[in-house]
Amino acid sequence: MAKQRAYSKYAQEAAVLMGEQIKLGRKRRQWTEKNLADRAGISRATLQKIENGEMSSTIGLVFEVAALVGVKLFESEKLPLSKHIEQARDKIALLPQRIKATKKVVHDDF
Amino acid sequence: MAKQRAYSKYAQEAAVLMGEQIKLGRKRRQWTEKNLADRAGISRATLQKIENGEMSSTIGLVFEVAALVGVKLFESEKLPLSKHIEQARDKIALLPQRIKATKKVVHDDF
DNA sequence: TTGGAATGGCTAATATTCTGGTCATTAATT
DNA sequence: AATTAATGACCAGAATATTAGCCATTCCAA
Repeated sequence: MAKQRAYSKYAQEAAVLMGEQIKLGRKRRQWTEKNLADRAGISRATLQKIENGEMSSTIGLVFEVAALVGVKLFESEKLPLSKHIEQARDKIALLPQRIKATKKVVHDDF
Repeated sequence: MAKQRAYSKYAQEAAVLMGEQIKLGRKRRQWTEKNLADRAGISRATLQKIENGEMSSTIGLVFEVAALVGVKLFESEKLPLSKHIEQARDKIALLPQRIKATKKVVHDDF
């Protein structure tokens, strides 16, 4: 019995795309499912779910496998991920730390 | 007791970055944690884990929340995700369907 | 300054995933 | 064509995530 949760089309497509990219990366490296699963320290069944774009896999395993086959997360070719994290944190720091149910209309045009 | 799994630095940073982007997107929209959690149909505790970049969250929930706050997955601004999926599948179709332990050296320079 | 809401962190109970195994089918190599 | 490994799919048990609730703390708004 599969989970009865509703996912947006966008989120689902993103998961499918992630799976395809991983499968593509694996095949380019001529790795079998078992081979990649062993490298990632996961079972072959789990890898299959990931490559099939199932929403139930944990993000840690998905990202780990993606990293192993060279899928670029966030397309960050120029900057290292850590720089992106810094930048995101800088932006967050500029915003109020807590959101209170506001009465005033706020113009949020970034 | 936290899970005893080893993750690559790259995968961990990607998860953290994803969490930061979500938190940033949420704050820009002036949504509280509870507000976003309700929209996504998840608990506030889970949302906190996602925003903290914990590797244990399910990719379905992470992508769903990301979509809700407008985080661009795969930076696909030009092409829709579905087009990317097609392209990935086309590339996979060109490769052999199964990988057998090969004797010959293959030049795989894409 | 103060009241109240948002956040951070914890717990036990429940729900779900991950694993390791098996089996059938298919494709690559000889 | 035959052989054999890779893939696809399923299962029960073990491991883990998710939830709902609670409390303490912090910060925004009045």
